[in-house]
Order: sequence, then structure tokens, then C-alpha cells
Amino acid sequence: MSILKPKLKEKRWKPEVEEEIIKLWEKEQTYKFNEETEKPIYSVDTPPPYASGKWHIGGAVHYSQIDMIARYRRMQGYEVLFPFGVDRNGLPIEVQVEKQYNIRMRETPREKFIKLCKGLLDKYEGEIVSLAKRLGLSCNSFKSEDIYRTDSPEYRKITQETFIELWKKGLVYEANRPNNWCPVCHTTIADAEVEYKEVESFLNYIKFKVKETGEDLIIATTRPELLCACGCVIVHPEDDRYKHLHGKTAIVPIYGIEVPIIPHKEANPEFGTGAVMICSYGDYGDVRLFRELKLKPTIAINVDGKMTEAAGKYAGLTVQEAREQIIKDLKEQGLLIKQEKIVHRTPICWRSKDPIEFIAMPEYYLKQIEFLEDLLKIIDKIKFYPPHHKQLLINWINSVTTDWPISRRRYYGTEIPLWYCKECGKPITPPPGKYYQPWREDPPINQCPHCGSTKGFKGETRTFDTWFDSGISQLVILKYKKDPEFFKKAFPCSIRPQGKDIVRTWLYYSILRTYQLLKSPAFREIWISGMVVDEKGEAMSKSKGNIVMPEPLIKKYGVDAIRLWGSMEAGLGSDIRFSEQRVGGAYKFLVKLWNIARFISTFPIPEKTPELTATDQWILGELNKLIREAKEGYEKLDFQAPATKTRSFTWEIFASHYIELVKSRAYNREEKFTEEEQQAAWYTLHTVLKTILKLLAPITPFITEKIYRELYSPNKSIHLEKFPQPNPEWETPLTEITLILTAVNSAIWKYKKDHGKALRTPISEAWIPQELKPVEKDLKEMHQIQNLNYGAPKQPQNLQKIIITPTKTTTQTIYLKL
RNA sequence: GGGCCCGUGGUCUAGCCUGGCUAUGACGCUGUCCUGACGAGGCAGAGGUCCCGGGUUCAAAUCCCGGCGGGCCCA
Repeated sequence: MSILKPKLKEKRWKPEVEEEIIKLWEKEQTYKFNEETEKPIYSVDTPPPYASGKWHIGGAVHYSQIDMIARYRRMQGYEVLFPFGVDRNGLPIEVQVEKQYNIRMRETPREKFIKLCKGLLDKYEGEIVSLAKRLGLSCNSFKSEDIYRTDSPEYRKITQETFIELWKKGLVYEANRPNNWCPVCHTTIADAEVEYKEVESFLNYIKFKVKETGEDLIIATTRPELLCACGCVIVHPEDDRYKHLHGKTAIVPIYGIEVPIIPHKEANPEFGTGAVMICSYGDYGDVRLFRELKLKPTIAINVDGKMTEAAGKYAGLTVQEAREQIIKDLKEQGLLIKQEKIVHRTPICWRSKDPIEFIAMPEYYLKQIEFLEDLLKIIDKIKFYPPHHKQLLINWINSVTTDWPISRRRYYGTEIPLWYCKECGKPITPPPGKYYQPWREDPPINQCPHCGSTKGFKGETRTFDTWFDSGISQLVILKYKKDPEFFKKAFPCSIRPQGKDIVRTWLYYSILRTYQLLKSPAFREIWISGMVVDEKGEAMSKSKGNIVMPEPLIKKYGVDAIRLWGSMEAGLGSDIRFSEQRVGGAYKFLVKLWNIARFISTFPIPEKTPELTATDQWILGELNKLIREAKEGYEKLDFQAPATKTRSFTWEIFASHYIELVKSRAYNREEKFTEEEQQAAWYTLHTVLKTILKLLAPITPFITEKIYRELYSPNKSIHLEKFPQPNPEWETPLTEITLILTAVNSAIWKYKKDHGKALRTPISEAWIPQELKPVEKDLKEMHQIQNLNYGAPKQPQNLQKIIITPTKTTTQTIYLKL
């Protein structure tokens, strides 16, 4: 009798092993992109994480799911372009630097400020890259020189080049119009960058006078500090309370300004008193009405968020201070009737979280309104995963009403490549092909092409909105403007994977930018995932203090457990609720898988395919079903079904029933089986295991790689293997017995347990359903049945009768005797 | 005010598009078993008005209408 010992020594899967595997991948350059490839290219536009903080568990899950897409496509035979990039431009890092060093950007020399930004960015980038590696992302390379950065001279050069192109096409213009202004970041921001926050504030009822009649007119407002900028009062045309005032004049308290009372349907009779004061730049509606009614705006708030001279005695106060002061004054003068507490949504800056103001500044705009129709058409050519999330993008496109302000009065961003002639003041663009910094260098020409002056130029100091550069990542990774031949071959980008939170920004801008440059859809596929929320179902945020960091979980359970948990937890597009307990549950399966492999590793792999027994054919038939189901999920780029179905097959069918059935045969210690039969068990055990490993490889890349290398392929990664296909030779009607077989096994185990017997205890007599005849030999050994019969016994008196229910609607009867 | 998604045992989730068997699975819970890989196991079990109301249908978790509740986005 040969001594069989498991090849896998460890009794359980250890998360530390993952780190060795990462080193192996690095050494072998497993995921390197081969540009000369004959295979079709599949390009993944990995979201370049913003280098201003670490990833929480949500980031970890999100990126590992994107990795599953890359891994699945690679196993399907694509040459996968899966770059890693880092987004480093714009507001977020600047805000961070101001906080960290307690400085103000405008009071700091630009060179110095940029240096501080770079330093902090490098630190965060390092942390993010090492976590990305630890998560097992199969990016082509994590070498510093291979990572792209949106603030590198090469990237910025391309950003500027695309701007020059759009400028020449006449798609950029400058306009002085009120816009979202963050007084803290000191810059204009786009609608897409505006967030809303529920704020509790007072609705103040303020007494105006009607000039013609002398009567009081009560106005309700949340912004009394804007009284000085009041341009008119509107009332609803059908509002009977005010019909007699149409066309009359109202006198603004404190300032004594006379303004018209205008009937307008924007006034909501239900809100406040039904009479609304319209102030220049109060909110969107105010801005719109001022334009519509051709009123002359009064600028009440300056760029620092302080009141201007127009506010009279309140000049110089902040908005908040002015509001408090004016309320106090109104109260003293008996002009404040009452105050109501209300909760309303206030627009805030997405980065600094401060309330935004509407302030008119000259800014550059990129035309987008005239492209919206085309965008709606072009996205029909893109496949969405999951399909219903396409609606998120359609909704946003339909709600865009103004062009995109792209200039930012900030330091750390891609510079707008423009100079202005000192003589005529007209802007000039430099030739493309170089990275320009107009705030610190002269243009490449010395004579103004407009007026011929040689007096020199003044450089533009503003930068681009950060979405202006991240919105071309899909072009940059395909070597746009760098390698035209490759670009032609690879464009459009195969897939844009991203979270649903940045549909209106990154996704929308990417599609717009690509369409404007190339008149083509940017992507073939778009994959939009949900977010990871905390145990209570709420979004994670620093202010709530409910952020879960991945590192301790990685240490305890390993990355594979987190990845498996993330896939099993919810279908694609749904939010995933964090639960450490469930991560632990995923880890238990990995231990199970490890031990299954450990058991199987006891047996050699037969060199020739032996004649298979019915039991073997049965499990291969079941395996075939699993392959089909898993593939179906993978095709939807939704990993929930592959993860849960493979898990349940592995644990509940393969381990619990097949392995138990063939243990005797595989060991064959008493030589009750032929050598061929024994080899058939070995062959089948290995075949099933190998297939399970491949089915799980995209989801749990570490444990599958480890087992695969130990057992089957020391030198070639499982991740370079082909994804399993259903095998027609494995089709068998034997899968029809699965439910009966598992029910009979369970019944026998329970019977023995009920009688306090060990599972090895012999059964002297058993009567079971006829269907199980094909697996008779294994079944007898498994349960130690001495006298096995089929159907119903003639003399059932001495036997225990047990009714089993293989399906919910069918029952069968078996008879047992110990 | 509008759009999208969602509502299934204590908790989370599948099924819904394409209606049909006693509703899937996990975690937790209860009981029990040291069986040749696995006690971070095995086995067994309890636990559900499929949010509510109406309609279509022989038949509804599933389709339609109307509510209620939650989330996200927009105005």
C-alpha cells in the first residue's frame, strides 16, 4: 500500500501568502502589456485615483472589481491594456495643502505652493500605489515610470494640445457671467462640481412698503443680507392677494431702493407669503430671472465672500456676519415680522464644502449645449453594464443648461496655454507639441500675429478645471497624439469602469471631450458600479466618522476574502453594505477551498485519461452546468453569480457529496476497486479542482494562483490560462440524480446521527431509489452498506422507513437498518 | 416638483425583464457530531403576511395602476 500524503502542507489558507504571490507576479511580469500582440486589444480605462488620501474599503472593493473585468478578459484571450494612473491636478490637493500647512494659496508664492502640492501628492500616491498592488490588481505595471500622472509634463502637454484644437475650432469663448463661485477656494466651479447639503436656517419675514399705496408688503427670504441687491419683487399672476399690486413699486427696507412688483409664475404662492424678492446672484433662479427681466445686477458679494460697498454699512462683513447684523437691525426697526426655522438645500463646493455664491467673473467656457443632442445619440452605440445605469447619464445630459466654465483661478493644474499681447490685448495660442507654463515663461513667438506689436506678452495665470484633463484619460492611455498607429488600432477604448457617483463628471466629460475631438464614442462599454456603504446603509464619509479602512481586514482575512465578499454581496450596480462578519464568512470559504485542494493534492494526476465511472461522469456533468452559469454572470461583468454559484457547487456538491463518495476509491486501501477506477477518481478530482480554480481566478487571484502553481503548473500563472468552456463530452443525463443522491446521503447521515452512530458504522440493509444504481459501488463504500437494494422491500417491518424530498414536490422513500 | 433605483425570515441578498412547483443563498441563531482534507469544521433544525391596496390572469414576489417607506441624482 502506497503512502499518500498531501502535497499542500499548510492546514489553512494564510493571507500572508498573498504577498509572496505579488512578488512572483512582479518578477514574472505576468500582466505586462505586449504592444506587438496578435491578440485583440482590450483596454481598461482604470479610474486614476485622486492622490489626496487613502482608499477606504469602498475603494478597495471598487478597484478589485475592475480588476476582475481585466482578469476575465485576459483569460478570454484578449491582450489587456490595464494601466495604472494617478489624478493629481486641481482643487482637491490645493485645499489639502492649505489645510495641512495652514497657508492660503494666494498669499504663497506660486512656485512654493506647487512644490508643496507635489510633495503631498507624492506621499499619497505612494500609499495608493502600494495598496493597489496589495489588492492584487493586475495592472500592466506598477513601476513608477509606467504609471501615468495627469500632472506630468507629457499629460499636460496633451491636455493643452486638445485645448488648442478646440480653441481653433471656435469651441472656447470667454464670458463674464455669474457662476458658481467658491469664496474659500477662490475660484469658479462648474455645475457638476456643486453639491447640495441640507441646512437649517431661518426664513425671515421682512416688511417692505408699497410706494403707491403705502401698504406693507411682507416678503419671506432666507438671504436678508442681499436686500441691497434686490432687483424686483415677484408674485404669482393668479395670486389674488397681490393682483392689485401688479406694476406697482416696492420700497426695500434699510436701503430705500425702489423696485418693481412683477407678476411671474416662478413665484410660489405656497411658499412664505407668496411674494418673493429677486436679488442679483441669489441663486440659479435669481440669475435666470435677472437675465429674463433684463434687470441691472448689483454686486453685493465680492470674491472673498464679503459684502461690497453696495451693502452700505455691512460692507466688509462676511455673508454670515452681514446676515446676523441685518436681522438684528431689522428687528430693532420693527421690520422683521417673524422668523421660521426651515431646512433647505444649499449649494456647496464639492471640495471645501463651503456654501457657494453666484459671482460674475470673466471665465473661459467650452461649448457643450450644442453637442447634447449628438451625445444622446452617440451613447446608444455604447453597451452599459448594468443596462439601467445608462439612465444616470441620460438624466445628466438632459439637465445640462449652460456651457462648461473650464478656467480655474488656481495654481496646481494644467495651465491654460494662452498669452495676451501687451499692445492689443488679444489672446494668442502657441503651436501644439510642448508643455507650456504661461505664468512663468514667454510664448514661443515675439511678434503679435494680430497687431504686429513686439512689445511682448502677458501670460495667462489660470489653470483648467481638473475634469478637463481627467476627461481625456481614455485617449492618453491609448497613446493619443503620441503613437498614431497604436491609437488607430486601439481606439475606441474598450471599457470605462467607474462608480455611479461620477457619472455627471468624469463619464460625461470624457464622452463630451472625445466627441468634440474625434466625433466618435469614447468607449465600447461602460461599467458602472454602486458604492460601498457602512453597516447601516449610509455613505462613508470623514465627517460622519464611519469610514472603514481596508488594511486591518487585509491582515486578518486577506485580499481574496475581501474580493470574494465584495462580489458575493450584491449584484452589479447595487450598493454594497459593509460587514466584517461577512468578510469573515468569505474567508471561511477560502479555508474550505484550501482544504479541498489539500485533500486532492494527496493523489497523483493520472497521465492518461482513464475510463470514468458514473459517479465521475455525474460530477463532471454538474461542473459543466456550473461553467455555464458562471460564464453567464461574467459576460454581464457581474461577479455575484459566478462567486456564489461556484462557492455553493464547490462546498455543497463537490466537497460534501462527490469527495465523500470517492474517498474510498481514491485511497483504495482495501483494493476493492480496480486501478482504473481509482485513477478515474484521481483524474476527476483534479479536473474539477482545476476548473473551479479557473472559474474563481478573476475573483480570488491569490489562492487560485497558489494552488494552481503547487499542483499543476509551477511555472505558468493560472491567470494566463484560458477561461473554462462547457465541455460537450461532459454532458450527461446523470445530473438528474443530483437531488436524489444528495437527499439520500443526507438521510443516511441523519439516520446514523439520530442513532448516535459514527458515520463509519455499517448499515446492514438499505433500500434506496432505483436512480442511484449507477453510483452503487461508491455509495456502498461511502456509507458502509452491506446489503444494498432498490425500490421497496417485501418485508419492511424490520427496517426504518424514511421519507425524503429531493425536490419540494416529490417524495421518495428509503429503508435502512443498522 | 421631476428622474432613477430599491422594499423578500433577526440582518443582508437571489429570483422580477421572459407569471406556474411548498421563494434562493449567506451571516446569525438552536441542537448535535472530535467522521481518513477542513472544529476558522460536519450534519440537522427553527425562522418569511415576498411594504400596503386594487387590477389583469386558471395562476402574481414577478405584469399594470395607486399608495406608503428608503436611497441616490436633478430642479
